[in-house]
Amino acid sequence: MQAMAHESPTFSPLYRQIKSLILQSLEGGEWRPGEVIPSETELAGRFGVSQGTVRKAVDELAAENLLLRRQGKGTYVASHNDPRAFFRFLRLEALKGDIGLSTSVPLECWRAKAGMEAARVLGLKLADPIVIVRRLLEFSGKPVVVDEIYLPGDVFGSLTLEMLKNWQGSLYSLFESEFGVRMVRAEERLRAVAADRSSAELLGVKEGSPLLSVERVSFSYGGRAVEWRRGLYSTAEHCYVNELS
Amino acid sequence: MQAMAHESPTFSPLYRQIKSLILQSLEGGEWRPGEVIPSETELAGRFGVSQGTVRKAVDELAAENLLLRRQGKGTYVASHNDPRAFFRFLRLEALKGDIGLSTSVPLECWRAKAGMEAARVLGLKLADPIVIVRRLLEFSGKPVVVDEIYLPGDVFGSLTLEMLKNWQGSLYSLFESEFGVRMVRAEERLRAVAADRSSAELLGVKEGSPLLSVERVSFSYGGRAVEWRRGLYSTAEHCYVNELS
DNA sequence: GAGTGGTCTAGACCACTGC
DNA sequence: CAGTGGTCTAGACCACTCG
Repeated sequence: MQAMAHESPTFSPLYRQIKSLILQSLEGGEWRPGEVIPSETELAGRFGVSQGTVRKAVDELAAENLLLRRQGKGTYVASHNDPRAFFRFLRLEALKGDIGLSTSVPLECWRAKAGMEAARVLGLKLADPIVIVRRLLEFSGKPVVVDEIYLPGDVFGSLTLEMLKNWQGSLYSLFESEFGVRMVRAEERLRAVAADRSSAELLGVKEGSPLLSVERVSFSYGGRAVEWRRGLYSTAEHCYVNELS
Repeated sequence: MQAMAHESPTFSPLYRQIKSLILQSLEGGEWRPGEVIPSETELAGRFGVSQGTVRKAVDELAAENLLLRRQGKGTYVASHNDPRAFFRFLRLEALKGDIGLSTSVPLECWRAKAGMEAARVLGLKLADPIVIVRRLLEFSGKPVVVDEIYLPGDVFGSLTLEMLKNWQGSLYSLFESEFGVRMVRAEERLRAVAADRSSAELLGVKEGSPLLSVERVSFSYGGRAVEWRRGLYSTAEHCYVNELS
C-alpha cells in the first residue's frame, strides 16, 4: 500500500485510501450497524500500513458519525438503534420546559409512481415506483409535526402501515433494521409557509397560520439519496435549533 | 509540560493543555485575526512538547474554525475579513438561480437599557447600557431579511449609524476590525411567524404572511455572549439551508 | 532553497473495559 | 490479566509557497 507520491494531480494520502477501503466494507455490509469492526492493529495488518495511518482514517469516519469509538472496547459501526444517535436528525426544542415524550403516529402508507420532482431528488426515472408515508409527530401528546415521506420503491417496496404502527423506535431505526438502509447525512431547506386546511387540522392550528416547512433529502453510504421528506412544524410551542460554527 | 498521569478524575491530555494555552493567546490578543501564528516547531519549542502534540492541539482549533491552516504558508487566526469565512453564518440560498449580490442597509442605531430578556441572554444586569441596530439585508436588490441586533454597550458603545453606512463588508468584519470582537460560534432558534405591519412593509410582503424568525445568540472567545439578534426572513424566493450529519 | 504544514512510521506507555 | 483505543515522541520524507 503506497501513497501516490510525485503525482500531484491525483495525489491522495494513504490514510484516505484506507478510509475508502473501510467505507467499502461498510457499504458492502461486511460489518453491520451496531457491530464492532476489527481493532486498529488488525486493520493495519490487513492493509499493510502502520496503526497510526489506520487511526487517522478511522478518526475521520468517526468525525462524520459513521463510526463510533469506545475506549477499551473497540470501534463500532454507528447505528440508529443506538439511543445516543436516536434524535440526531431532529433539531426540535420546546420553547419552555422539557420537550417531553415523543410519539410517531403513522397515518397513511401507499404506493405511487415518481413524479418529476421525486424522481430528480431520489435519482429515479419518471414513473419509477415509490412509497409515500404520512405521519404525525407528537410531543407530550400534542401534535407538532406532519411529515410526508417519499421513498424509492425498489428498496422500500414492502413497507406497510402495519409495520410502521407496530414499530417501537425511530423511523430511521426501522429503515436500518428492516431494510438495511442507514441514513448517514441529510440536507434540509427551511421556509415559512401558511398552513393548508388538512395540515392545520392535524396540527390543531388555524388554517393560514404560519408553519415551518422543512424539506429534507437524506443520503446513505456513498451519497445515495434514499429519502425525500417534507415536514410542516407547528412552532407555536417549539422551535428548530441550529448550531453555527 | 506533563500529562497528568495516574490521576484519573482530572486527567487532561497534554495536547488539550496546549490547546488551552493557544486559546489564551488568542483571547489575550497576542495574535490578531488574520495574522499568522508561530510555526508548529516554534510552538513545540516554546511549550516544551513534541511537534506532533502541538499539531493535535492546532488540529482541534482548526476544526472549530478558530484557526486556519494553509500548507506551505502557516497557520492563521481565523478572521471575518477573510472572504472564505465571509458568509459562514448566513445560511441562505435562492430557491431558483444564484443568490446574487448582497447588500446590508442600516436603518437605525440607538442606545437603550437592557430589558430582562436582553440582560439574561447577553449576561448583563438589568438596565445596563446596550446598543440596538436595525438593518435590512438585500439580495440582488430585493429585501429578504430584517434584522434587529442587540449588543452590549460596554463594548459597542461607540457604534453609530454612520459607521454602519460607511462600512464595506460584513457586520462581523466591522465588529472584528473596529471593536476587537470576533464571533466564534452561534446558536440559532427558528420559528415561523406572521409578518407584523412594519416588517411586512420593509420586506415587501403582505401583513400577516408567514416569515421565518431566526433568533441568534453569538459567542466570542471563551463562550462570552456578545450579540443577540432576531431576523425575519422572507422565504418567498429564498430558503434557509442546513446540513445534518 | 528554505520554511511551512501534511503524511507516515515505529515504538513506548497510559486509560478504560471486561473476563 | 489481556485487549482495546488514546497519548506522546522522534525522525524521515512529501507537498506547497515564496523569494
